Amino acid sequence: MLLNPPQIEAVTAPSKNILVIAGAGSGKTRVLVERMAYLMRDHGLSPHALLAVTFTNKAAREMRERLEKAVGRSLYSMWVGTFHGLAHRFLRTHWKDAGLSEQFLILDSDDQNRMLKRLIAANNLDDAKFKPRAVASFINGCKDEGQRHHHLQTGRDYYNDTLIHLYTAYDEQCRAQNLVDFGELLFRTFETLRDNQSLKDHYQDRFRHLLIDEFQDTNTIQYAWIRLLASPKTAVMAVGDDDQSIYGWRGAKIENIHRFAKDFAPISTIRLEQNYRSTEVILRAANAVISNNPDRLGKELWTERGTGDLISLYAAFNEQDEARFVANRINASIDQGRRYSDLAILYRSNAQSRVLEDALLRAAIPYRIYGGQRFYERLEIKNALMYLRLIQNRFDDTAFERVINVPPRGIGEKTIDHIRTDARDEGSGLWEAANRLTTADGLSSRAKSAVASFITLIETMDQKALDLDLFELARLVIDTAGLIAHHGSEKGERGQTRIDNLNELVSACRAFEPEDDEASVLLQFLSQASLDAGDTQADPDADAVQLMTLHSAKGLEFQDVFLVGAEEELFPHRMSMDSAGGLEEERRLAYVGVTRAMSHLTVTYAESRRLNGREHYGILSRFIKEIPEDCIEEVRLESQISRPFGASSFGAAPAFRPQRHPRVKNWDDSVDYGIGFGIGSRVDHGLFGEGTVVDFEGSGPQLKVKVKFDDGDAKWLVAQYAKLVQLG
DNA sequence: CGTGGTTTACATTAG
DNA sequence: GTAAACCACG
Repeated sequence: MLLNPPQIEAVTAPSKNILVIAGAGSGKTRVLVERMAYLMRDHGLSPHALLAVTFTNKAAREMRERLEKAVGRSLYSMWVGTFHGLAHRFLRTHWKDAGLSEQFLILDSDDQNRMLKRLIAANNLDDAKFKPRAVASFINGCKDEGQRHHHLQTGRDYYNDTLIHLYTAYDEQCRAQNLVDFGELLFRTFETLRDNQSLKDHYQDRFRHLLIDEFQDTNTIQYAWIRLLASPKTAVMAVGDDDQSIYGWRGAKIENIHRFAKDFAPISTIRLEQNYRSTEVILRAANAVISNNPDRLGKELWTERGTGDLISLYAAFNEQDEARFVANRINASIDQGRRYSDLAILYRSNAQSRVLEDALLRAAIPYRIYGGQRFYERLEIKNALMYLRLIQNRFDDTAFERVINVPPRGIGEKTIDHIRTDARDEGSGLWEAANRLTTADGLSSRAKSAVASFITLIETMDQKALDLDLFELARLVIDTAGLIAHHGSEKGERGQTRIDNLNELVSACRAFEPEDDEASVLLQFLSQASLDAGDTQADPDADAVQLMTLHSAKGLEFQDVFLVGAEEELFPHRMSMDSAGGLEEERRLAYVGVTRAMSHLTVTYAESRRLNGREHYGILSRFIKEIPEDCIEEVRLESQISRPFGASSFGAAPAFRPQRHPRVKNWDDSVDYGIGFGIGSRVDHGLFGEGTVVDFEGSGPQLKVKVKFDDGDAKWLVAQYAKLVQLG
């Protein structure tokens, strides 16, 4: 396909700073790739002179692959990757300048929480008042904003001072244990570049072009990082879409788009508004939803692809029904010639995937899940990795605590406490303390010998490691440490799954290709395991339905998309409602979701859903209500009959999902009728008392509701007259 | 004192 | 539904 005029303008623009405002599906990845290929081909620039950065591993991989295809050669050493990936690469190379140990390892959020938990306990703080997660988010927030503990103002209040104290202590621990968390990767890279003139000169000189994808998702430190790398001679191309900013919770600042125009002046702005992906119906829906957000840069997508199918809306009884419906629809699509890989199921939170998986499994539909419980974060994998970490780095207390008694080897809480206390008293790491205690007094002889044999186990494996390939070492660890036996003995299918995963880990080690021939392969593998979700594990090319969160779907496209769980409280998510701008961000997420679909979008929601172990009664997401009604048709599963959405008499009748008014804004007029009544709703009737809705039929004035009252009587009531009041 | 079974609190989104 | 916390037992 040929490029359109604004795309050509972006690709061949002169070497200066450019802001590309690119709507969903407007071919922005293509523009970035073509631009880089153009610079290499037509301007003879070396791949070394370019730096391209994105946010997700998947996007980075895709960009690299497309670029390699475009220029017809491997771009092995080119700086294309995620911010975290590139920062990591920088720190591995310049560890000395960054004040790190060569052996540093990455602390993921799980490890971070554990470390903070220990720290909170060690400081005799109440972990109900100082929740590890909250402290972690404070620390990460500071790092995102580029603030060290000494930048922070103390003396305001106890809570704040304690957080700052914990931040200080935490960074101290990280330093002592050669660990670097995700936020630190970015922050430390920034500081190292900032404070080291010759390094800065080197990189400013090297990179003639910086290309930043998803610019709207950059946070303060990432933005500062880009500014440092850009010299007056550097050309920066920032590509973004303010409507797709969905990482505010991670410190992303949409304002960076505005700041760019100022800080990198003079710039030229190019807008890409022609959408090549979706049908008119889908775009109209997306435009309508996003138009409810204030303060947009403003952008209307258009397409030449034609009207297209209506958006299907299915009101499921519960989440199982929702999953069955999706599975059914997938089979229908396949019958009509779609490939599985043309289809995607998108959801707001990872927890929703389980039920879907279940239904797909039952329907024998191949699928692939992205994200969620990451491979490298699974319990058994993490255990194995922690052994490897301890072999690599004896100072890693997180790893030490994790594996010292897994599998159980007679080292209980008391003994570990002993080691902890000794370590604190001597100001050493746990490993050294354990060594000391095997020869000192204080431990029972039983505990002593258990600790001694653990130390021997690690030392022996480390010695053998010298002559082993990575995968052989992994094999050795899971066998000799007894992980296979330990996890295998778990009851049910779980044991077998865990063994399978451990074997999978060995395969992953075997397949691992180190980037750097000089550095330790184990070190490189462990770093990769922290940075990469490991979701490339199973055959990425297999023809399978793609399951992922809305967040990880950004940048991707599919023929048919199923957007499931379109319910208030779930999407928009309840947790995001109380933060400033949270709802707007959720709406952008809805915009992202809708615009993933090329041909057909199916939206489903469940009237009843088990969430966090509790039954919830869902009402249709406001975002779906914001879609013009002539873009939607309501469908039912059994007969595959579809009806215009507004005229439906199926499913929840008007009292349950109030009738639509021609104008979207009027939707809420029906509120007093009780949005959210549904089967299972608790209601109060003036005469009969309280009860539960169990059935209904008819619509409009004819709507009848069957209520099972608490005294045991069930009655059919005409909703119009019954004056039911919803409870709870 | 350590282990294993049982109860209970807790649950977005990503690198 | 999961993993940490809890408790009774050996």
